[in-house]
Amino acid sequence: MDRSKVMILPTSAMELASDLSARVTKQMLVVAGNCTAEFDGRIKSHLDWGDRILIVKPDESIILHGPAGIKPLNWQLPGEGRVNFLEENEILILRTYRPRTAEHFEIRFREVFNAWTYDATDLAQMKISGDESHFSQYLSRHLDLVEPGLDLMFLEFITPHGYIDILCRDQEGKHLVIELKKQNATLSDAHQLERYRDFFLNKESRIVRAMLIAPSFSMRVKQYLSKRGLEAKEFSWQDVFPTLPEFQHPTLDDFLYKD
Amino acid sequence: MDRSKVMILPTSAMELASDLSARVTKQMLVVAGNCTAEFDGRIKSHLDWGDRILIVKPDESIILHGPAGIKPLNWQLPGEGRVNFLEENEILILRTYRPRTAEHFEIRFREVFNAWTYDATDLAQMKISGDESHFSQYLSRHLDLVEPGLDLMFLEFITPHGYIDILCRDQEGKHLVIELKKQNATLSDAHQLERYRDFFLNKESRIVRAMLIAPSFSMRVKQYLSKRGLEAKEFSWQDVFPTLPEFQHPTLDDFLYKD
DNA sequence: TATTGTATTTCGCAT
DNA sequence: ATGCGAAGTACAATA
Repeated sequence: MDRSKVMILPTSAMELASDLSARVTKQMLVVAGNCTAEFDGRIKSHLDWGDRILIVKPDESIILHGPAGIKPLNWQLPGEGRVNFLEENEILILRTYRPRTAEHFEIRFREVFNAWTYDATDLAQMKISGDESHFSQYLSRHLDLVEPGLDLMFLEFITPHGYIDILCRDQEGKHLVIELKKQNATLSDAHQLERYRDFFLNKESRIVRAMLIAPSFSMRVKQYLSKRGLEAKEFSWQDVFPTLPEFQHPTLDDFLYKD
Repeated sequence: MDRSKVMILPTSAMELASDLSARVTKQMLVVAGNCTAEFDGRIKSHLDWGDRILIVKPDESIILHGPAGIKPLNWQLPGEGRVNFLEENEILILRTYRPRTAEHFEIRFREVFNAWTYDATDLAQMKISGDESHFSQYLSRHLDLVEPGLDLMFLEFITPHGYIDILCRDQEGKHLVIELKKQNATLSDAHQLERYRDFFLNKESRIVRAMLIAPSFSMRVKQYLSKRGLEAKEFSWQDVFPTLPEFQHPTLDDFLYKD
């Protein structure tokens, strides 16, 4: 336990402007204080004085957080614009300009509570399981969970209208298009499914079933689907998707081929 | 310039667990160090050891950032689960459980570089102009920018298929449905527009024009539209939308009724 | 509370 | 580079 990585900076605007300028793109920068923020680009935003915390990463991404909520108040994507620190009338200013999008971003601190920098290395890669692609791969190997007698034809079947999650054949030999959603089904999802179905109707003059699988459906979506002969299947992903009681750094294969 | 708001904490796991526990939900907490993170809920994620910065806000939102990129590695939404700090074998642990979604979140620090807390008040409200709703309201008052002789009929016209951004009448008296997008048009947008048009065809047996306005269209979307008699209008929002050279805290009215 | 739609969406992946 | 769809999307507005 040591602080060797951390450099606590003086909080005067002039010193900070110089210290931060020397460290930007090299270290993580953290500044807490009272500031305003202006963004002018795809949108215009103005934020009056308030207590916030600023993080500037070595890749020049910028994140400004207030005391509530999970989304930053303002931000900048990595590599979008060079970060400049300067001082004017005791105000510490962070200013960027993004050439690509012609956007300006400026943060002005009239008071700094705490400022420090540190070196950070993080080689770890996030391991994730349970996203939509896992869901569809799992379900494609357990089609009996959808209905008995289904035979898988294609995963990620390509059409001019996009990718069909699962294409299979039912007990009567009819094609079945399955569109999977991990979240509540939306009208847009229903339209997507409809496009896929219509693709087969138009291009192959073939009658196909089409089914939207999602954890829940609003009334409006249900009606839209049923009115067009599209099927809706409520499928609580949490109930069906296998839960690993302890996280064991599973690979995708572990995940898919485990029973 | 003072640090009166800031409390620098000792970095030993045991002391931190106690200090942070005492301050959580009361102050902003900031901890930088080397940690792992596990999330088990809607998805499972595992993150191996790495240098990261943790922010815990008084509303119990949690944000964990690595040294790159703008999105947090892991997070927790405000009010979703009580935040607990504890110490085990010199490891500082943040642990939450969310009853509502049955989700677990755990961060383990084996080393803490810097830890501190502060009081933050931020009463400012973000003032934004230039989002989609401003765009549509502005355009509804300047329909000549779309084509000459248009008369506004409805803004946000409700149909069973959703809201039509702008409904107007053209020089020949035909209805024109306008769907606006601030970003590139997608197939889903085109399909949405098609359904609005079909709504009028089916329900009112009325021929209507339908136009998708967006800054850009992919070839696929263009073809989809033209094949169905739907119109595409490229409309660089940045060129047309009035730019306020200095941000003057405009109200929506200032914005709309200003010439 | 549930639903709906926007977002400076961001991000990854495939073409 | 561009296009496309998912996201532990988050978030606000609305019914």
